[in-house]
Amino acid sequence: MVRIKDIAREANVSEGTVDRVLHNRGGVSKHTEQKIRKILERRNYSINPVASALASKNKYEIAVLIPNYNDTDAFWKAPYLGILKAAEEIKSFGINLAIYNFNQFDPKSYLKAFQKLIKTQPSSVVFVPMFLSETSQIVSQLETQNIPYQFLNIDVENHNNLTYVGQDSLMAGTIAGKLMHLSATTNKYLIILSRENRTDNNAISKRVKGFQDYFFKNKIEHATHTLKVDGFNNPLNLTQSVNDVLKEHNDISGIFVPSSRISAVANNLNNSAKFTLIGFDNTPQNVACLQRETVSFLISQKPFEQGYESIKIISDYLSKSKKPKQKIYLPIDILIKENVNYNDMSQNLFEEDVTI
Amino acid sequence: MVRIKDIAREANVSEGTVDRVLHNRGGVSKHTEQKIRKILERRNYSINPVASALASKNKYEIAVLIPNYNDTDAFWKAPYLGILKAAEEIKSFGINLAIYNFNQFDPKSYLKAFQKLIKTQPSSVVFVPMFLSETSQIVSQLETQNIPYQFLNIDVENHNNLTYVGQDSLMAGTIAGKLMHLSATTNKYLIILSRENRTDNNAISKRVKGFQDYFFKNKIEHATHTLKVDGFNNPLNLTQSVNDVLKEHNDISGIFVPSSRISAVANNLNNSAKFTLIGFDNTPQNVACLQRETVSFLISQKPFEQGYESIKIISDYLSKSKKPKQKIYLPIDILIKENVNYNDMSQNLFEEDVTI
DNA sequence: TATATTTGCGTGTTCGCACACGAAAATAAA
DNA sequence: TTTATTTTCGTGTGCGAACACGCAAATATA
Repeated sequence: MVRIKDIAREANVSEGTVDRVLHNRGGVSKHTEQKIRKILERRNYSINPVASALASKNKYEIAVLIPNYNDTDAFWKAPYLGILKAAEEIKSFGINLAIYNFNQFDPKSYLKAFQKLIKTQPSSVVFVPMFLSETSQIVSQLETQNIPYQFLNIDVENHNNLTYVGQDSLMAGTIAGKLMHLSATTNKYLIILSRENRTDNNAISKRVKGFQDYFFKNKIEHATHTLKVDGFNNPLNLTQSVNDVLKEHNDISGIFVPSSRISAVANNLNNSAKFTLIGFDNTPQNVACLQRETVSFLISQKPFEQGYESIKIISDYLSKSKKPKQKIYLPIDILIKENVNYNDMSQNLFEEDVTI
Repeated sequence: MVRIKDIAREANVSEGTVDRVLHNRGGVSKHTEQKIRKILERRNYSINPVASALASKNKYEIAVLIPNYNDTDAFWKAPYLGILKAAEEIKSFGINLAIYNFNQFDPKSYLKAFQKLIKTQPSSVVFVPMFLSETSQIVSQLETQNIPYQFLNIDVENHNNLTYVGQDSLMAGTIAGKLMHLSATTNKYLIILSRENRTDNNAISKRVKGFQDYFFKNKIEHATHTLKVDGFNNPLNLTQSVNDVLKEHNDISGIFVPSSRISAVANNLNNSAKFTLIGFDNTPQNVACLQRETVSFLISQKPFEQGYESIKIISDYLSKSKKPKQKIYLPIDILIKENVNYNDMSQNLFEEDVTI
């Protein structure tokens, strides 16, 4: 590998001069700069990132704002783990990471966590823009302070975010529609929403729109009934309302839950074998349903990779000035009983830390 | 971050002594070793990989043996790109990589490329064990020379390979069966094999077995007709034999091609709309068929990631002594028209190298 | 022409770790 | 007790790049 020293020798200048050219520090005559640039090109020099990282005095702080998770609603654990993995990898490159949590149902906690975050004056912020108006507030604070920011998992249009890392929710919904059409025995479907996240989390509404789109665009007759429940954490309530609807509309053969909580429906259905259930995300509960075949398909959005990639991207942006694409759409995974066990790459590839 | 220097100071020893403990170099009294180990533990020390890589004199050579690719049979391009990406990442960690190619239909070229490879005495070999008996020869050479080796994409049992990185072909076939059953209108299917890769590449036969398994295990009646063609590169021949069979067995509604060449079938079918076609791998040609809906499903095996992960794994093994799992099964992707464009992460996440 | 200022560039130190060399201390052999 | 040997450990150098310091040459000002 070519080193600065080699370039310097060939150009008959000192290492310092080459360094000045490499970093556009100025203070080099046009003549020598040209000479050095030519040699850099010809020898195909690139900075050794390892040595560069060690020597660099630049330190960056990335702040992450993400909903917390618990046992009943485990979705946010996977992105969290991906973030941690990336943090580990970039730590020795002088990039540190701080994670701030909020309650995904409480806009106040979202703002509060952000206020705590912004006090640390991070170099960049990666966050899940869960609530619309609060997000506007946050964004304007970030922009006045000139802090680059990135949206994770949820996309909000008309902001100057560096990137969005997540799924194309519209298309994910369309795929749910296609699978439903393929699998269900009638063309009458039930869509179950929670009042809680209906207004703000527009990934959910995009999924529903995509679902309907599939039928419209392919000119397939269908009918949907939409049920709004008070939340998925009250089994009695849920059981009652869902089964009531199903009794009333007894030609419904498919149930679509455009959030990550389909397991709550599957586990409280009177006669689940009669229905095709399609939902989102490979949470442990959902995967269990897939395996016992009460759910037919899960659409998954590579949550682990979302976390991991978002951090790697912002890290490359900060330390190597690599400009990412504006939208980074991750794969739309179709999960069934047979492939779900192979899908999660967040598990270690290595044996328990054995030193050989 | 805690440094060796910090540990040394706390233990009242020199940095050299801490270093000896960290690398089990010996020459440290039991007493001081214990003392140092305790402090390392308590301070949660871990080696700074960046500084370590820079200082280390250890250089490793990884040799890769992989089929070449061309425009009509592009499957091996994706693993190749994954390998290149990984090579780039580990280069500055003192790990170099050499790629050797062979013709996937010519065992002689396989052996010949290996003989050239082994002369360079690499630290480790990653290869695609395409032919059975030749693979045995290769393996015994590697084992007598004590060179750790890894299988990529194709798994061969009863060898002491460090890992296999690829797909669970049996399960992938089962999934093809399930999708076929879901999608095709009758339970009569055609399976098309090529004589060329029939004997040696056992991924293909495992896929076929998995396909049949789905119906047996779920007690679903079905019948398959198997057609062996002379290769997929002769369109006239292929068209003739396939359409002949379909005319003769006019209740066939699904065609399963357990190799990466389903596009050759799809593009030469008289009445493709009548059939559900299921094949493997997201080659450009196959993806085109998916998009024009002549193929219904592709099972994909994350070829890019196979290449990438295999190199990262062997790199961690060599430079950090991390022992990988014996089988690393990558996700079994179900691709349809709607999600195929989102599936390939080998494309850059960044804009054309813009320096901002 | 003499002095001040700017431009262009070389030198030296530092980052955290790996590893070689050799000195002091401990132990064994004489 | 003296000498030889082994054990234990400290010191110093280098990996490649980043960056501060400051000297010399070139140019500007008096």
